[in-house]
Amino acid sequence: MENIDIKFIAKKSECSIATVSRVINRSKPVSEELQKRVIDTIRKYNYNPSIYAQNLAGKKSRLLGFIMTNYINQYQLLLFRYLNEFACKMGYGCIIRYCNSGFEEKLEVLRELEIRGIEVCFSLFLLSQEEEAYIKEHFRIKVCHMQSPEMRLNIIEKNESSVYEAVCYLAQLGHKRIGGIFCIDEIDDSFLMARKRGFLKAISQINLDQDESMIGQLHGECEKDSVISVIEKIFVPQKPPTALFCYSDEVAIEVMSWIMKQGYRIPEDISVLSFDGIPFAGRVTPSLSTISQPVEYQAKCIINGMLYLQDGIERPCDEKGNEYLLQIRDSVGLPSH
Amino acid sequence: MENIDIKFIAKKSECSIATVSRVINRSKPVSEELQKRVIDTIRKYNYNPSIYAQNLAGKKSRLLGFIMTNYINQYQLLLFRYLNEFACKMGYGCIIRYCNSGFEEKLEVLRELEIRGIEVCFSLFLLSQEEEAYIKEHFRIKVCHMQSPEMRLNIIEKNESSVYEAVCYLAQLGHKRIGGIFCIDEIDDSFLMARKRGFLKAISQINLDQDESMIGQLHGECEKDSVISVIEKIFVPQKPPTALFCYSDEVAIEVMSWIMKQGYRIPEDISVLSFDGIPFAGRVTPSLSTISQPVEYQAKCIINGMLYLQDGIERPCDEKGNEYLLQIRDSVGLPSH
DNA sequence: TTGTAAGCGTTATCAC
DNA sequence: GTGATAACGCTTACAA
Repeated sequence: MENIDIKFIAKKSECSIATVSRVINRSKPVSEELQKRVIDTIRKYNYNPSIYAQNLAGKKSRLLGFIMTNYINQYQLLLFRYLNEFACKMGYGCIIRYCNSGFEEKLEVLRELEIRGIEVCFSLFLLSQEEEAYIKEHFRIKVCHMQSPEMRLNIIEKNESSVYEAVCYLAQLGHKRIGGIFCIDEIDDSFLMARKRGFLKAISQINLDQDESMIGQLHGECEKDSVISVIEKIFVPQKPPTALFCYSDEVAIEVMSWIMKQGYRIPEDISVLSFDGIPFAGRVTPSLSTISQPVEYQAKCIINGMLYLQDGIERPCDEKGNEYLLQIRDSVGLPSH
Repeated sequence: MENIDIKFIAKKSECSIATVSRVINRSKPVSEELQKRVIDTIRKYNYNPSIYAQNLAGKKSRLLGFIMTNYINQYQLLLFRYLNEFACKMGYGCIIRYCNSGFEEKLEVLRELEIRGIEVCFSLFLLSQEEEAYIKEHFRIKVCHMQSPEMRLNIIEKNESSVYEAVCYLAQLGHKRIGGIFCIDEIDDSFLMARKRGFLKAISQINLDQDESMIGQLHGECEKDSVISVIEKIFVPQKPPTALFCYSDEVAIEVMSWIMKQGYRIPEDISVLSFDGIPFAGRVTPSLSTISQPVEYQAKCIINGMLYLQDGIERPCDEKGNEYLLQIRDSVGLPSH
């Protein structure tokens, strides 16, 4: 069987390959009649231009890169699922690489993506200004992340305010001793920091117990052991908190497990509230209250942002979708005293 | 700055581009001295051959396709993570599409993958013989799945025997009334069926209560509502089972939630055992006992199988890694009566 | 062992 | 509006 390429289509349509190319790309006007003829043959023979040839001839790659953290996190997995979905919708394919937090390793991954002909890549790791500058200097590939301005996610502000409001909500229920578990990364102003800021702001504003020992800090990886050692410090038997905010659902589930093993009841003895809104949060016992992120919306913004980096065309998202919802479930109740 | 392509490297190495190509691909012997010279210049200028040009010139695509089910399932997510990792290691990129179970939709996805120049694709959906035949007839792209012989996963047999053994274990603990929740797909002999077969075999062999009403069946999607309606039928208050096997961790977690809401205690009133070994199983309360699948091993086999389909080279996996481990945790205990 | 040159399937720049 | 044709960066006969 003959190969169905642009030459074949041209022959069948009785025109030149240049014309076929023009029809495909709408790059130059073609008479209506001829255009119809070409489209019909393309349909008839189910022709698809070779993306490799297109690329060689100077077109962009239609491939987006993604750097995911090696630590398997529900929220990320979900986010990527949507990212992939939107990318497909826009006619793009996604190439993922998993990677540890070291900068060297990220550079290695970037190099691999660049080899694949990828022009724009999204990193789930935030990047410091120096890192971004280094990449800009040494790579052709453009890198962006959650906090890149092109994404228009307002993520820092949204994180801070939603946590602030959630803690206020707990206070309204009557909680006075509210603990918090946070995660710190090396970036100066990250959305993870913002969660803590929102928490602290609420604590200090509403005149709650400001007990330093009720605030725990994780660093990067959230191994079971480190989670437990943090939570142990918060739960001093003399005066445990009556409510606990946790920066992520995943960690919160771990924490709830520990709390219940110690014999405390949730929410009778202690309420737990966390952040992310992963599907599992609603399935564990007791079901976990959480601030759910607009994952789908975020994915859309990210893809639009990446495409902007790719072709310079702005595709604004409706800001209305960017809502962080406080979902109160069984893990939150009134304080018992 | 000059473009660093094969011509550039050839010039700097003082040889022809053919030689450079031969060094890159080890396709024909090149004298040691010249080879070294070429490799050095490649290193020096950090040259990477354009995969697009390579492809156009007849090489395979170095891209693998993956069809994932639209239903977000932990095990799948984990599996894909490893698939991606191994694919990368072998120098391949992965393109994923999510898809519903309809055949038409799968065909659509296959077409998209084919357009991207992908030659081999793995489907998380099983395919009936007719479907496979249809695809073979109408597509260039090769499709495989969990039960394809190239994968050498023995998955049906392994599923059956591991469930059989797990149920035997429950019986040894003294459980006489063991319920089961299964999932049925349209494929005649699927590994999901095998789980049920293993269960039934154990039940009938060890002379346990053979109460039909203690066996529930899900169909395809595992929405919360359908899970609950199945579990409700199993738990008739008169004589509930003392142990329950569930075909997947994800559903088991949902089921445990329901059971505890009804006021039963796990494992005192009822033991729960399931299948998959997702990370969350160990994190919920009570921690879920499960038959953990060798995900990493499976991913390796799958990639090797796909590469075999791609280039005909066999890359056998050590069969030893193919172990299904019964992990007993807090959700399983002795029957109380 | 090495070099020359003909493809691979497009796009884009010219002419007409 | 349309058709030649060079160019994209590589692989691979074929020739030397």
